[in-house]
Amino acid sequence: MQDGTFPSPDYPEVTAPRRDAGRGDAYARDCPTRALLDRVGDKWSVLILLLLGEGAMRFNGLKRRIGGVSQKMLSQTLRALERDGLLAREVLPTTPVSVTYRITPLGRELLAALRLMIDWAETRMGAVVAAQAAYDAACGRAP
Amino acid sequence: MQDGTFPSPDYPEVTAPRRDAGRGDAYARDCPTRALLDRVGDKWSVLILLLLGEGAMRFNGLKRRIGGVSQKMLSQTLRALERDGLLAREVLPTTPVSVTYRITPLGRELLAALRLMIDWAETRMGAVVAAQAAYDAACGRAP
DNA sequence: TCCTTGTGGTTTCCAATAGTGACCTGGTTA
DNA sequence: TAACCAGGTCACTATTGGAAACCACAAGGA
Repeated sequence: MQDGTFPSPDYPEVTAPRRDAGRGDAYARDCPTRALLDRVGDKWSVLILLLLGEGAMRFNGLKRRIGGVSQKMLSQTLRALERDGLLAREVLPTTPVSVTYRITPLGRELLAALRLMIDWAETRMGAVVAAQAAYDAACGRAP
Repeated sequence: MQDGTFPSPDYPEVTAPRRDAGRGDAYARDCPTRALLDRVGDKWSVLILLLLGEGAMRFNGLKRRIGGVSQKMLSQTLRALERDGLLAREVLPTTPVSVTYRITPLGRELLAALRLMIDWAETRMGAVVAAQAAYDAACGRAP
């Protein structure tokens, strides 16, 4: 990595093991928020969690419901979410084989925490789009 | 939308323009949650919003506080957030030039919505890491 | 006058990864 | 024979992100 490329080291660099500040709004690499966003900030994870929040589903059912996901990304994301303990994979030894995915209590917790963000997105993304348009009109192209 | 299981494959494809189901948990490409995650799900946006939630800061101040961010990513992310109307850039014609970044009311709204997710991450990422370890121990390598 | 430091970035180059489509297995049902 | 299920593999492209160079300006020192 980059070792000591900071000219003024008299600052409390947040890369240090840990600051003592209470529950510490950690802005550094060891921040759990960073870890969560690395897992969940991809294109499909939240969508899958949201869908499984409604009820258990099978692989091709998910594939049909989610527009534009490839098999590779779906199976990859499902495996990652299963590894994280956010959803459970149940293999039923039926006729060929039935695989059911259902959300776990931990996943449901996360989904509840995400719901506020999702609600904000659904009500306020219009304001964001308006801000983008205003920005583009002001300094984006017009003088 | 609480019909539980989906046995029949004759389900409405969500890639279609729009479903009429109320506020519609949209799983498709036009979902505002997708748009929000595309903006905010990157490595630095949430961290910057979180930091600016404490108070206005300057470019190099942010750079020092956030461990491991490059100038390119910082300026790029700041510009994107400014374009989204989530933070404001103020240029003060002082000695060389002072640029201050501060969060906007819209950004503060989003930050409040994200806080629940951040809190979840800080309290429950341990459970996720434990689940990962259990998964790796079970089927990851051991037979 | 030149040299260095510092601020607030932009740009170029490059490696790593995320993501896609197409095609493959292998079994079952009709 | 064809289609469905549950994926896996390959080849390819697009995006992300880092390092470092560059730019314009100003202050301070020799």
